Amino acid sequence: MPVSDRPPAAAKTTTPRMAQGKRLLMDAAVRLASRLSCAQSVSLRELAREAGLNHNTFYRHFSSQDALLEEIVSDFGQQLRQGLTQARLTAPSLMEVTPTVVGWTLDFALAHQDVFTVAMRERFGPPGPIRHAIEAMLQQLQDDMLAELQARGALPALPEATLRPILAIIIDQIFKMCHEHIEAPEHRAQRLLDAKAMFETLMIGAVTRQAMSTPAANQTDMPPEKTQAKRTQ
Amino acid sequence: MPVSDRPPAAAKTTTPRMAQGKRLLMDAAVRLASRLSCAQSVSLRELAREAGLNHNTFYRHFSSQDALLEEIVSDFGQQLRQGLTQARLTAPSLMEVTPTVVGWTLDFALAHQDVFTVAMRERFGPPGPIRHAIEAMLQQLQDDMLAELQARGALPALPEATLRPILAIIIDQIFKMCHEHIEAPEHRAQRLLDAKAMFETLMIGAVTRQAMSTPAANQTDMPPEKTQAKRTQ
DNA sequence: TGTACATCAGTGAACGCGCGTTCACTGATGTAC
DNA sequence: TGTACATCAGTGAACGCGCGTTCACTGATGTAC
Repeated sequence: MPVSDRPPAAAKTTTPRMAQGKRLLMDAAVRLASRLSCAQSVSLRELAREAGLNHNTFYRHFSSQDALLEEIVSDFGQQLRQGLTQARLTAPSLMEVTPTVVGWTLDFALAHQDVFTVAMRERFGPPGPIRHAIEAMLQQLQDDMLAELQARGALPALPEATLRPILAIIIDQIFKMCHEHIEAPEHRAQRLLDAKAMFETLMIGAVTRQAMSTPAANQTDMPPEKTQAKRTQ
Repeated sequence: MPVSDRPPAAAKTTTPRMAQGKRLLMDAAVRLASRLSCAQSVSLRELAREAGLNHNTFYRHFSSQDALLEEIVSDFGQQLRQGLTQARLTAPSLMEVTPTVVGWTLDFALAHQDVFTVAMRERFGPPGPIRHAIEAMLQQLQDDMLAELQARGALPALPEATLRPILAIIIDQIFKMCHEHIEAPEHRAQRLLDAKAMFETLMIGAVTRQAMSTPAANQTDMPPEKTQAKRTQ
């Protein structure tokens, strides 16, 4: 018995008029996968049951489980990127960029626990389309972060080759923090402080380390030969 | 047809005289799980087939899949801890501690690809005995690292509460590096440099950040009231 | 040293069940004229 | 505006298969006396 209510004008995603069943299947997949050990072990029958559909409807919308998961990840990535860009812009002052952005991220993770959990797990899964989609998303997050924080003047003047590995660490750690936050959301304030400390430690460390290796252009007037000795090993 | 060769006097693990079939099952499980999306999706029949045993032999040695995985993780953790402790002691000089330890870890990861891969995946799996075993192992690694690096004088004089989050980041990143190394082992030298840069950035950052927040005891003679302003936000 | 017995590792048949996938079908929606 | 037809979302029966688990069994190893 096909249901004939029109789907709401704008669904959760940007895709125009996504079929109702498709949306139901994607949501059900995320819900189930977050409870299981991995997304691939959700059975098609179980999925259809969770979505309230016939077990064959899956084949109408997806060619494989991987295709389903890929679409879930790309949807999730779009929302995350947009939200982060917005959060970076709305931070009232430079000092509040980190708390604002991390705060928004923690809240977003809590509001989208299931898909966050799934993404966290699949990230280290076997190489394939899903892992690739997650890695592409993380790379985009890093690109956005670099460009937008630089635009706000929130990053020290360091070469991109120095900044990128640091941003990668920050992204990794914030994701891990989100994962912990989902399981224990009562320490939100402490997490914001921890994130700020991590951000500062890395940035101050990178700036100081650069100053130590090329001090000629900076505050000291030690001859460069002497200070270069510090760089050995 | 029971095989009657005696098992080698000392098996891969410390457990005295582990039954041959048990060893075969544990090795097979690691091999299979590393190929699949997650350890839990290895079927008992598949496992027995891979181990070359009857599908019922599993029940002779393990009460559940979780029990099997727990034993695998604890075995792995023991080897990793011992090797790391050894590597820290054998580093010829202070400057070479990081390259020695990270180098040993990368080689170990490569030599134990499968179990490394499985541990990496299960770490963010659903809460339960396996994840707990992995978290306990990581905590022990952090404890060892703190105690042994401090004993060698390889850490700056910072409070434990400052050092521990930094060690956690380093452990996370080295694990991630091992994961990448398994898939692209040709960049070993670069990885050692990257690890050293990360270690230095974090340590220098932590020391500098502390110096900035409590400068009274240090090089400047600014009145503390003034410098404390730097700590706000 | 020999014997009797318990324990242990491994075997093979049998069971009922949920699974993925196929097929032919229904009814609603969209489009060409 | 109406009609005819194609496309699309969803249905339900049927299939063969691999699965986890149980059971009663075999033969080797270890131990008490």
